[in-house]
Amino acid sequence: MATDSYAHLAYYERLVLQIKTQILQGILLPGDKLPSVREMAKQEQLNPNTVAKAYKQLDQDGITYVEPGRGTFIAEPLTKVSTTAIAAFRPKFEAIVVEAKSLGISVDLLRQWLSEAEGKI
Amino acid sequence: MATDSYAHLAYYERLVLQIKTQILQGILLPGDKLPSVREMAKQEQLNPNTVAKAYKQLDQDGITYVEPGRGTFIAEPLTKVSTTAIAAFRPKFEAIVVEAKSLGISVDLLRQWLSEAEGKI
DNA sequence: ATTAGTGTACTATGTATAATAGTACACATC
DNA sequence: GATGTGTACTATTATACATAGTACACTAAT
Repeated sequence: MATDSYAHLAYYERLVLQIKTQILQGILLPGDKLPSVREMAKQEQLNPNTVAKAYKQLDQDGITYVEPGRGTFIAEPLTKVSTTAIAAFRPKFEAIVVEAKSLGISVDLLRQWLSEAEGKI
Repeated sequence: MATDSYAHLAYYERLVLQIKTQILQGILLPGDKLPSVREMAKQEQLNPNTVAKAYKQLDQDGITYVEPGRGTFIAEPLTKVSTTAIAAFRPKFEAIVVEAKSLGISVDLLRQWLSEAEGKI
């Protein structure tokens, strides 16, 4: 796996995050083919079932699409945002902010991180 | 438990977050005594062991302190921020940003949420 | 001294999830 | 037909969560 900064995540979640990041960074483009489940398993030193779980979630999230017998490909970016997805996501974000503040991290520093992240993705 | 917006968290983690939030909001002040493990368990409809786990984490995080035989009390706010804590926290924050962008949520909206959260805590 | 109320530690059980291993199948391509 | 796809199973191991119950050292009040 790429980094060990995400030890708090399960293997399949790290892989999902890694692929989502590469899409946002333009490394992976719509139509690009992902390595097969078995190939990715070799690359990332994971069990094929673990990779399959990651691919399944990417497919369910609309990040990728599957052409049966051919492989998994990067989908076009989402155009309209799901309001229910936003509503479900916001509490997660607010919880992170509370965690940060409890650690003594200022909101201004979070704003700075946000801008820096914006440059990367 | 207060809200069900945090279904993604374990019971003990929700309780930790709830107490941290109340501290940030000034509802709980340094020196205030938390309900006993058994009392809190009744209030929140939890097993005393689950509450004890939450109290243990709060103590380890320096959020509270224990006076043996007397109870658990809110500690003074952290003055100096642990650099290691920041280093460990940042990947979490960046992962959340990636998740948001993948859902189609703009960084500007995250900035807005940040400012709104700043008003609450 | 006794009693009651603290946090804490321990064992145990049931449930759920994560990650592994192995097998099998329908599909598309060559 | 052979190969490479994703997918669906079963099974095992390990870990985490939440529960239940018991016990102990400590403090405070009676």
